[in-house]
Amino acid sequence: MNNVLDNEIGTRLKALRTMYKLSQREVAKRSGVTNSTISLIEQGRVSPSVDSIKKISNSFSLSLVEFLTMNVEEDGDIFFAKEDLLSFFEKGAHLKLVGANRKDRKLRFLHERYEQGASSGEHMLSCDSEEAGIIIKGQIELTVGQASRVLGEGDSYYINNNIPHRFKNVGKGDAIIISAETPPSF
Amino acid sequence: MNNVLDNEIGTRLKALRTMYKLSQREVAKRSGVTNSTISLIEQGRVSPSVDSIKKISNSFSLSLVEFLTMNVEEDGDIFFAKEDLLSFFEKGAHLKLVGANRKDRKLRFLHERYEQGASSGEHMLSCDSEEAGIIIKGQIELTVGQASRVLGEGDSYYINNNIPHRFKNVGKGDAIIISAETPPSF
DNA sequence: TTTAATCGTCAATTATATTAAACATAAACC
DNA sequence: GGTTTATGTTTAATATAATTGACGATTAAA
Repeated sequence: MNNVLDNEIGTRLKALRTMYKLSQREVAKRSGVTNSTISLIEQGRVSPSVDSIKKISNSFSLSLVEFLTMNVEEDGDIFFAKEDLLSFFEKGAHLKLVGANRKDRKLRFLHERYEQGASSGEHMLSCDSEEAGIIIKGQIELTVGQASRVLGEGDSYYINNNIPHRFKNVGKGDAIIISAETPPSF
Repeated sequence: MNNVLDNEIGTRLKALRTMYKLSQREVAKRSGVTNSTISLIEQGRVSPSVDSIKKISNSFSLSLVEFLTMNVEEDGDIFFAKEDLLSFFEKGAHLKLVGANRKDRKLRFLHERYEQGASSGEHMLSCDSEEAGIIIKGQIELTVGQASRVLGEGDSYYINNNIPHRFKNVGKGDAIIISAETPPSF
């Protein structure tokens, strides 16, 4: 039996499991051990056999070593319901950020909705990140440096963010864009 | 119980143990499990608990992950009796190489004995390795490029091997140096 | 050749991990 | 309220790992 203190494995397992929002029984079913085993391991009340952690690791598509070494810190949620996205609003632009509670993100992923006639402020970013996006609905005029173009549904863009640029909804009704930027500017 | 095939852990343990030329009982004593356990694990007839492999790993000053990931291929011996070192001889210089049967070495570690008046050939190495050494006995004149100096017992050196250099025994009787070079030039 | 020491293995016992089934709690639904 | 469903936990039974003690084989010393 393990010392309940310094319960490396149980802690890792619980973190990994909750990260995936799985119940003990679900992990048990997938890995081929019982829910009791999962419970006892997480509580640090047993020192599992190599067989058991292997099975459990593999059920997460991880090797044993990967299971033992992977970064298991709280990384924010994985799935987000539409209404749960963190929202901003400024001057007719509604922005929703995917994975808001994730720290050390490598990606800023946005759902952007522009009211009719609305436009983003002129973005002039010092860091040179890269950003891509696609228009889901409406007509967006994207101005990058001196270049300008109106993009419709299905059109997309890929720009370096060190060039000043702005978005403007030039169509009727709302316009919607999905965009990503790395590294994130916020 | 493990499948006797793909017995990762038992294989690793046996390789590691024999690499250190330890008996099962010796490993048992150091790690705090019994020799029977060692035997059964090596044979792949049990799937050890995490506690057990941890204890065993630690007895080799390895973490569990290190134990699971370390390169365990036959790497040559670890300990060498004085008379077992591979010896070279050229022009009054007796060289003994530590770990001669190790492959993919990162280090060339030498015991060098120079007869009175003997000197190494002028070393001019194309690759830029680094070499350090210490004089154990006698008087060695070390010439590096234009610089030259006589080193006595306890003196040492650290040079870049892309500069031509030579050793000469300028004292009475033998002179002994212990030196190391990385990456090894032979 | 003995004797003793050391090696890896094995059988029987003990300790422990794992299971199966119940338990307690909380949320959703009628 | 009662019922259902899902959660994590616990308990008693079972399976398995670990220990104890002995065995034959090997080696070295006497």
